[in-house]
Amino acid sequence: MNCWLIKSEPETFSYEDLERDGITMWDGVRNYAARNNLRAMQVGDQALFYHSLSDKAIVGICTVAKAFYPDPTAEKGDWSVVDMVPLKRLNRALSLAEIKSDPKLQQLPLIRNSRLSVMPVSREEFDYILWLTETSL
DNA sequence: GCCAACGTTGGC
DNA sequence: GCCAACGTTGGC
Repeated sequence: MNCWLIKSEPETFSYEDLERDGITMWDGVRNYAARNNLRAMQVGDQALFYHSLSDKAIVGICTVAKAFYPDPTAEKGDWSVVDMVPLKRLNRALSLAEIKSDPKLQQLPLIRNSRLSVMPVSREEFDYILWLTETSL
């Protein structure tokens, strides 16, 4: 299993929306690096769900339910989507500020390239983030 | 193929 | 609202 981090503006599509819908087609990716990451996802891979802009925090985990297929919302170009289902909400949100201040998380593309919307996360980082959110501040 | 100009994303 | 970072476009 590989681990990922996906970003969404909560005003557009939040983790709560994903829980309500039960499954979602992760569409609209229009960046080649992000698309290639989408295409590398396999069924069962887990992804951290990050709220950008107004929230700026990792709030939950979702699971890849269907591997990549053509993005039906793309009018032109070679774009892909995957299907995601919610797995669980984190005990507490992990804020960007906390991520930035943690020496163990400095390698996250979230910090190094704030504009990438789909990125790989190492197993160590993934497990560490889960452990962090099981503990209180 | 290079690079300047422009557009978009997202943090602050 | 501003600006930095990055990606894309288009002229040469």
